[in-house]
Amino acid sequence: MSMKTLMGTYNQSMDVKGRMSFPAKLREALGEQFIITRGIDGCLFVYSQEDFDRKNEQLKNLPMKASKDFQRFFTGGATVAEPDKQGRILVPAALRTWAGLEKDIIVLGVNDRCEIWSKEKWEQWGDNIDSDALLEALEGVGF
Amino acid sequence: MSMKTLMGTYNQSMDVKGRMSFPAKLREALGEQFIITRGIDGCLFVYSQEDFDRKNEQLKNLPMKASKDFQRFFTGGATVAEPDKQGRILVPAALRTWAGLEKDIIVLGVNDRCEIWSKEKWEQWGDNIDSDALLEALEGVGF
DNA sequence: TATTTATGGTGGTAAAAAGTGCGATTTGGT
DNA sequence: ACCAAATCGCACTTTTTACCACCATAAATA
Repeated sequence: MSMKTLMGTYNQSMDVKGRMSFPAKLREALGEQFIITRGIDGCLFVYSQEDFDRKNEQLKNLPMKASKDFQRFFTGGATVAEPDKQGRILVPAALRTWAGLEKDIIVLGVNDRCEIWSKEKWEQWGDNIDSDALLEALEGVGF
Repeated sequence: MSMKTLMGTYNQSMDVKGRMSFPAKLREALGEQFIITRGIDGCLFVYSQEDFDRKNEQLKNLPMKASKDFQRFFTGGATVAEPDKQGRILVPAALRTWAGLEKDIIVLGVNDRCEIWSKEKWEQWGDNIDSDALLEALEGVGF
């Protein structure tokens, strides 16, 4: 049913053709192929085929008014990624541009998805996050 | 259900490949494998697999808007640590950098978790702490 | 129309870097 | 001094990086 928890932070780099080697540990958990699409805060989201289908199923059943924009964003931006023999995936030009991906890339495992960030944006995110806010979030889950 | 109380302070050292031997007493209490992730005040937290799963399960079921930042921090920083035959664990580069771990390392047992500190940060923390302030923080939470 | 020329994508190889395993030596506590 | 734990150095494997040659398509040019 559910999958092994995706986790961890990985530094990767993208070649001039827009390919990057996707972290081996995450590849292992995601399977032969997976889905890349636009994510929140300017990163890309990566789902296993099954989880992507599940998300879409949920969206499909929401009222059009509430969900149309997000569906365009999320489902409309999606592509299938298939690692080659060396574990590399091609990130389509459109997504690369959208997420501002250049050379230095950060990949995160975040529960049921991965996130692909340009290193620059990721570090910016790190700067903007403050630990008090995080601690507050902790309170809510009985940390 | 619950686990033996983790406690104590240990001095360890990290080799050039980012491995450190994890204190035997703590290993014993945590089990075959455990989870390391980002913690508060610039140290790393170490949880048993079970405790981590429990926290993560809670996070997974929160709305994305509320939980995304914390999940990036907590789950995105996490890695499975599996002591080798000599009781060493590998701390991934990203976490090493984040926590400023170099050669001299301090490991603490703190109730249901351990903490991994760079010796430098740990000593700094010790300098800045005074016992009156500690008591004040506890006022109002019934200690 | 036929021929270039970019551009995006595919495949492979070699070398660097990261991670793993093992054995020997040192340290520290009892 | 003894024993377990921790440290260190070395060899090995896997993963990642940096190149480079090649293919297909589409736009650009003659």
